[in-house]
Amino acid sequence: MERDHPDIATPGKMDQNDLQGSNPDLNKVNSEPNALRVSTSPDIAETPTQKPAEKVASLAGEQENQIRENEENHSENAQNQMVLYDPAVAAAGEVEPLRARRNSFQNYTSRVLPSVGAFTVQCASCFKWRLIPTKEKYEEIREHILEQPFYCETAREWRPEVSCDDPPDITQDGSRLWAIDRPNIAQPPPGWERLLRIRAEGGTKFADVYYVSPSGKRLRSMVEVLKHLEEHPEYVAQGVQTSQFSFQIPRPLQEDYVKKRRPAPSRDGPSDVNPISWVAPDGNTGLLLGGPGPSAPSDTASLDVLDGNAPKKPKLMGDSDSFI
DNA sequence: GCCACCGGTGGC
DNA sequence: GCCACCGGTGGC
Repeated sequence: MERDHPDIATPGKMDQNDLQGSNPDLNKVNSEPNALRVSTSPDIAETPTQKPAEKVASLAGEQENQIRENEENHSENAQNQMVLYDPAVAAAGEVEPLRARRNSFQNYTSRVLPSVGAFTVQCASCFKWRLIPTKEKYEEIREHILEQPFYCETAREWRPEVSCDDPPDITQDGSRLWAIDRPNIAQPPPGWERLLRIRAEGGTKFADVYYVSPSGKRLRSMVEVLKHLEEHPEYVAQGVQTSQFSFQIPRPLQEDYVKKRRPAPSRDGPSDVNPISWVAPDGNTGLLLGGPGPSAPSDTASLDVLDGNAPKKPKLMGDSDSFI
């Protein structure tokens, strides 16, 4: 079972560190039209992060600009975005040894992958993030996000009094891994479940989408869906169509969450990368761990990404379901 | 033996 | 560069 069914989200604690200060993506967040965001946070951390007022301010400024732009563009460019985040599961505290760099043999100890912990959508008007109580509701909103932008008022369905005057339910503060989800993905057929599995950091791919049929069959590509439908005409008879499936995965806001593919070897030049450079073991150079500090330039607010330790091992709850 | 997860690549 | 697809396999 894996179901990831979020109940309400409870944001975990936050960690802190933004990756580097600048997170170019932050801006994108507000500026990408209709992007949906997802975030997960693997780690644990505990220190609350408080962000410097500066950052906050800048963020606000950006939002204002965005709003302005948005108004200018009218709704043409609705900007609602959705996010999923994983409250960290934090439970335990320990972090584990991470996966070592790829070449080392080391046993990888348990790796728990991050999973989506909750879902949020950005109000098209005030740009505050509102948590969506269930995955199903999130999928419903996402399906029509372009034509039906999300507003704080929309959340009154489950939060009767909420409005743009209320503080955001969650902010991008570096404590979680955020990713941009795709808009307008069809809801899965009744009885089917669409699963998003976030991969460990440093791999070649950010996530995988799987569909689980009513009978429990896990399908990982459109080719498999087609084949499965051919083998089970009853689904087709029930109205299941291929247009109800989408294997599009969200994009992590943290660049670098996914390892880039190595450039082709150019043979001519000395391309060099230093042959000997050292890399800190796991990259953990000091970056992470965070501390409190913010150091970063303020401009971009930090959005963040996951925390620093994350790279290593994300801890999560059991895999499956943990949405919290 | 199964399967969740990962790597890798062909095709765009 | 991105992404759909799928082979391989570690870990159970």
